Amino acid sequence: MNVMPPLDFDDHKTERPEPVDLTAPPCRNCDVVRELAFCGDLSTDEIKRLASARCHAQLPSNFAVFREGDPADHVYSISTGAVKLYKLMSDGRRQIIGFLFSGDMFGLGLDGGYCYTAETLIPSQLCRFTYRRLDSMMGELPRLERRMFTMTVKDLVAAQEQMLLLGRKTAKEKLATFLLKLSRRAVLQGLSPVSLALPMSRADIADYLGLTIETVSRVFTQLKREGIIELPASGHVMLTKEAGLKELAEGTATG
Amino acid sequence: MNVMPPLDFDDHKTERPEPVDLTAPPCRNCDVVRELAFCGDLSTDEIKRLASARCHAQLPSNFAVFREGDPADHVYSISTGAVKLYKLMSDGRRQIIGFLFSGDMFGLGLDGGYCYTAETLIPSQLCRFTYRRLDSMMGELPRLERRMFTMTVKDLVAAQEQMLLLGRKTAKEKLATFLLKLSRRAVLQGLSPVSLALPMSRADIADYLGLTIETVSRVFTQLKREGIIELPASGHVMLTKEAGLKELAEGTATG
DNA sequence: CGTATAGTTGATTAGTATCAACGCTAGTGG
DNA sequence: CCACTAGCGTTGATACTAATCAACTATACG
Repeated sequence: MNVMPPLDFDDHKTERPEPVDLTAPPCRNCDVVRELAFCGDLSTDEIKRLASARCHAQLPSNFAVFREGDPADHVYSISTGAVKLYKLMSDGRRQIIGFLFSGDMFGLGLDGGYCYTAETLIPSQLCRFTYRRLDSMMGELPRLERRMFTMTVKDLVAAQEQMLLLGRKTAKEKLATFLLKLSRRAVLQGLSPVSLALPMSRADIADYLGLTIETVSRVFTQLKREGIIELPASGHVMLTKEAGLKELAEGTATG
Repeated sequence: MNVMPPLDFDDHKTERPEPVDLTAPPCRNCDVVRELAFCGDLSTDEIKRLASARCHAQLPSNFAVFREGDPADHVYSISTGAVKLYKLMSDGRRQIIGFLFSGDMFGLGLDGGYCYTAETLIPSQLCRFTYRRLDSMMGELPRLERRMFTMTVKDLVAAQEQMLLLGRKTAKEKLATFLLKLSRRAVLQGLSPVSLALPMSRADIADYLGLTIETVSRVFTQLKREGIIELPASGHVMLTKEAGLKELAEGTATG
């Protein structure tokens, strides 16, 4: 866990006339990301206004963007990279709330501080807005607010799905569900649904699924033995029997 | 699980001039509920417009308002009563996503159907809006949209808190956290934080906390033996040592 | 008052955590 | 270029929490 000092977002530079190439995808993202991101269905003009309020930063791996309890003054969007969000208990137990990728937004919460820590998994380019400015812009750009609302509803639906996983699924079902979710996400990003990158460690996966490192490792090997996945290299999985994985995830597997 | 046919909301009657007493709290709720509900910070005029789109129904206990997968065409608000939301797996395993009370809203989801079943715990008066009308009204009443957005963010924060509970807390910590949450909610409603009504069954509590009925029962008796709670009658708890409960909930209890 | 349902308690089991050892991989420095 | 080290991941042995199975009790309802 890197506790690097500032490594500032280019906040201060927003006053200078920032070149905004409106023919290029906004937020320096590719089209796929724009499709997903919260600047998604805005008009060119609206994006121009939004762009004037944003600032970027290229952050290294394992960089804490903010911590649980920090004053919640910014909202973030991932241009490229991957981020994990987690909550800690006083004795160190950790629950990862979500893994986020290009186009995902984070940092919304109640007044009085972020309710989770956000940390990069890999070097990531983030884009951020002060909450104040975003708030006033939402008043002026209804489609922006609507978009953020819709994204929040999606997050909520995903969180409810995860509650079912955490409360009622077995270790094997949990891991199968997790891999399928990663696969679906990869498709959205235009990547292969079969050959997946796993930018997170076993410890991260364990803390996301409510398991221990050892159990995650054992289930990985079990799935490998059953020919459902392959582990070609560290940080990669291949889903060789997606159907089997789906049965496992839903708890309909025979045996 | 009552599968009563319609027991209609008064949808059809919305055309008749509905008497809207604007000096009285809207949605036939008390002030406390108005404070919490999503009509919360609207002006009198805005409430008038909103009221024209709503319809009510008084529903009995254990009534399924809608089921997971049903076309998601309405959004609901609880005037009085209590509702549980849950997801089912094909083999019957169930996860309760939330217990809702006066002022709470539910029914938002993705296109294509509700992602959970909603069922009353006790006789409840609900107030509902077609999604279509609410959607168009959000365009006209920015404060309505903002309010619903804010409530959704709160739901998301609560869901994240619940993930920590489901993934990382012990049975005792889970129950302690649950009781404290109920207590805080009671305070918001102007009720005692110590003497609580438990409108839900042990099975419901178990499915909310990711436990079995037996474990919930055992932990209740354990807490009773330790003098932390009392169980004066079925459907009621008294929190006799809130401090002890808080320590348990956070996992900071000694021993 | 009798029955059905909800809740409690006990005995045993199962799944996952914990503790421990070991292997692999990547980065470091000689 | 290769040995060394640190951290990550895997595997094994054992422990423990909560689930399961079963019996019993209390409560609500007709």
